[in-house]
Amino acid sequence: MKRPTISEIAARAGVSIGAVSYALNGRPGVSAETRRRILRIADEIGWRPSVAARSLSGSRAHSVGLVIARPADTLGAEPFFMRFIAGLEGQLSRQHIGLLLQVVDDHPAAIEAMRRCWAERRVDGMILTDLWTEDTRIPVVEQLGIPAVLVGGPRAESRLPSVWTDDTEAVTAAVDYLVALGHRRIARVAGLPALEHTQVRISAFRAAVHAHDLPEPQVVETDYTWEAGVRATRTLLSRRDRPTAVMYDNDVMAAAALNVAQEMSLAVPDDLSVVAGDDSQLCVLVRPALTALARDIQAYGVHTAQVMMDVVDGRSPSSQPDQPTSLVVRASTAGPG
Amino acid sequence: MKRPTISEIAARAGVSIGAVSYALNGRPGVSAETRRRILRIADEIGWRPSVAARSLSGSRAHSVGLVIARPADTLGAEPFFMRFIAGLEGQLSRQHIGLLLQVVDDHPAAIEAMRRCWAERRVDGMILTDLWTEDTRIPVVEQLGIPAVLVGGPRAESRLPSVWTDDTEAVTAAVDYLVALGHRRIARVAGLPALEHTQVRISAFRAAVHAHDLPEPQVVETDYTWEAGVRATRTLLSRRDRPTAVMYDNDVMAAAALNVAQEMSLAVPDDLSVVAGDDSQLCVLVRPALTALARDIQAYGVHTAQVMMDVVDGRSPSSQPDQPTSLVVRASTAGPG
DNA sequence: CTGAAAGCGCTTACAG
DNA sequence: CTGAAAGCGCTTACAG
Repeated sequence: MKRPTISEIAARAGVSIGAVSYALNGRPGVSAETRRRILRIADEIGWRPSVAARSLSGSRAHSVGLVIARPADTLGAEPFFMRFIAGLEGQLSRQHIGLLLQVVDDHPAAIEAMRRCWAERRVDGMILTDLWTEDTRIPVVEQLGIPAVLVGGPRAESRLPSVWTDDTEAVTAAVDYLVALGHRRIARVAGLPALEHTQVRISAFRAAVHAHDLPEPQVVETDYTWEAGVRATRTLLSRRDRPTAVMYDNDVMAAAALNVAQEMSLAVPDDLSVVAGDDSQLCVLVRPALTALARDIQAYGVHTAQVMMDVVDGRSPSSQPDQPTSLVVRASTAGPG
Repeated sequence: MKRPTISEIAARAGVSIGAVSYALNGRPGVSAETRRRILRIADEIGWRPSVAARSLSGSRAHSVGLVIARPADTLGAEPFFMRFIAGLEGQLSRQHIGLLLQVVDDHPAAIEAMRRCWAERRVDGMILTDLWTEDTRIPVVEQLGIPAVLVGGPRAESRLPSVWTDDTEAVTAAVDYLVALGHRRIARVAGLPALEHTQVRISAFRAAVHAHDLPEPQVVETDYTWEAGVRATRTLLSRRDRPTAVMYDNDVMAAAALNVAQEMSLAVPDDLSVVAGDDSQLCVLVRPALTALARDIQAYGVHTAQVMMDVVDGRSPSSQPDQPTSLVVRASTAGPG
């Protein structure tokens, strides 16, 4: 199947290829009549400009990159990425920007992937997710001059624009809600300590607890897995002054908590209130259904795409918060027995 | 940040750009000494060939496309895609092939996306997933001459190579297992009727049941959602001759069945055995843990990437089965009370 | 308003 | 073994 080129249109329309280019790009220099004719022919033969040719002359790749740095086996359990990608890609494709996706194991591999991708001119910019408190990718991106958007942040050490969720507000609201129910011993099962948002949420959690004049709370750091959730919950619930409410940094660990509570003959929510850090199908599918912090992840992807396009187009967008997170109250929370 | 080009290498090495190209591509025409020098310089300045330039002269895009046609909100719940993509992309990147990902709502949109992508020469081939019994994408891909791999299949009406899972074998093994436990009334809660594999699995299920001289089984078609699982299970369990075992086409519906059984005061597995059609974290996280059909989805992605590369390189691979599915027995199945 | 031409960064026959 | 040149399909100043 021969894919048509601009010369074929030029030949059919009886004009130069320059004229065709002007017509197709909506630039002045062709009469309205000629332009119409050219557009009609292009449409008829199903012509689309070769991105390679456009990239070469226009020095724009018309694609952006997303390098996900996670062990592949943990990716499936995490509904975040597919939703985020759905929003991101949907918005990018509206501007005819492609999304080049890469999946690697860790940050060194991510750096290598970005470096290569950029050197090959495959992308006009990169999107960085899962930011670490100390993130080796950021200085590399800055040094290479790669236009980029940080998903999470903003960060003191970098001027890269970011799109972030206000975790402080979300965690504070959740603590306030639990305190209003009457809880005084609230613990937190946090996510990966290396992740920036884990630390932000822990700080917010501690601050919120202190603001209510409650004693220093227990905080356990984990790797988000079911097993970690089980272990952390067992530890917390075995203490003499066991918490009456626990906030988990994701949905899987909160679900694990339900099983542990059952094992230990603690009723949820009467003996133990459980709050999940992500809302997902899992939250409504376990019993009792989990109270959770919910946000529109697809919209987060759309928002990120918009900022990415602003960056690529040189509009130097500022860092901006995404929509606020809301607390969805279900059956796993109540006042302490 | 100026990205270096081949001319810079040529200048530094004091040779023509042609010589540089030959050296870098491992073709004859340069002395070993010169080649080494050129390679060293390229490496030092971090040079990588511009894909745009390579595409334009070599008529290869060095990328393949995956257009996922699903409503975005159902994507997150489905661990399949991220795992499949992780395997697919990992293997492609080993050959320096990019993965262009698109997410659309339905087949007309998928066709439009593929048509555009191909006309713009963004990709050398496309990967088609979630095949329908009547799939409008396939004739379009064939007519446009797009190199493609079908994930699922193979199909009588198309000569496109496919990589598929032997669902017949998997479903038959599961039925045999349930029959061996002593079940005689086995029902099936199937997935989306439009999907080819739904029909393949239903046929295999009926055939396996008949092979054991059991009465015609109940089969309910669904859309894979929790709600559909609840409804189907209620319907099946309300019958006078209710089944003692039900096979579900995914994990979410099987989990839903556990809740319905509890509502109806039926014990799992004593009164009802439940088999999940996909293995996932969810299966081990509900109580009782679900017996499930399991396969290595990441490996499926790797396999698909290999076939895709064979297609792109003109090696005309044949359709080939992926690894067999295995039955992972957990706590949700037992002999009928 | 239109055409001819250079150039983007490569690859690849074709002379030497 | 090496160099000069054409060409891939576009965009974009630059003349007319």
